[in-house]
Amino acid sequence: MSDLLERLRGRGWRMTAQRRVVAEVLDGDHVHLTADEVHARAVAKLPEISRATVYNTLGELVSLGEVLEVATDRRAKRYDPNAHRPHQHLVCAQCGAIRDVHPAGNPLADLPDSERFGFVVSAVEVTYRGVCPNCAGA
Amino acid sequence: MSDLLERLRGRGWRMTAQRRVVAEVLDGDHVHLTADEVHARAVAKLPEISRATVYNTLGELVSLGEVLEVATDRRAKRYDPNAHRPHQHLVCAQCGAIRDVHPAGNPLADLPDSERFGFVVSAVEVTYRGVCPNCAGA
DNA sequence: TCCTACAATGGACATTGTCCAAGTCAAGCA
DNA sequence: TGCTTGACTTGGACAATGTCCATTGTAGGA
Repeated sequence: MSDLLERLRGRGWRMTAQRRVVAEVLDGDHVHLTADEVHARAVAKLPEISRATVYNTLGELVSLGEVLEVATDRRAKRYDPNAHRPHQHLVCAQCGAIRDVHPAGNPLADLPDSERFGFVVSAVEVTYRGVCPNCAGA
Repeated sequence: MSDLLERLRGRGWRMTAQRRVVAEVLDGDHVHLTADEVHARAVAKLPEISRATVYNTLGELVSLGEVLEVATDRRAKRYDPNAHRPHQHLVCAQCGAIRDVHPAGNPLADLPDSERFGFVVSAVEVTYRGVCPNCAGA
């Protein structure tokens, strides 16, 4: 479970109670939390942790490549600890639920040179939108 | 040029000076403006137009399907008047420039049923990220 | 021309995120 | 173990973007 903490320690990350708590929150199986949700869960474990620290720590985890930022809607960014397997997202238009999905094919290959306008294209994000079974049934 | 205005009128949209100005701003060839940029350009033509009206009008145009909302970065949403031809976006990671692109293939078809988790999937957004020629040359 | 429903206004408020100066502490070292 | 130091945390102010609402204005039909 604490692979994440191990990796961070191995990289010389200075370990503090605050950072440990943030990493633990993300390391659970509750994925795709907003920064505020991360903060709320962190506060439950360490009441005096500040919002600024949560933002800082999330930013560092993103820089280290341990966590992905996901901006599927106009609301808050979400943080996805599943950074080590390429995947895309499937979002419910009604309740906002997010699932990781693994489509076939390579969307990068679908962009011909004639459509690149001289850009060096290095990444692609795909967001599928629809209605989840819960919302469709209601 | 005023196809957009014509269509809106044809749909029974109540035409006001404010709405006309917003539609005209979007109908130009300067695409992918933020709400604030739209407001700034609208103010240039009609100084007393309010921010709330610009937001309202943009929201209505989106609802009518005449304009697309594009959220390519964590900053403001952008509004894309090119709503009538399906396309995706190519974004420069450095300067934020956006180009419309038309990749081959249909990304929706790349998502097998086994990866749909019971969702009714209705749309897909693809954002290519890279570095534009200007930024790469600098 | 007059009415009336719909639209615009503008300012308060909400949400999300960033910044900074001051205080605190983890970790290396003697 | 007990210092030292520089990195980390704090909390609150601030910024950017967007929403809401009561009031005022007006487009378009009768």
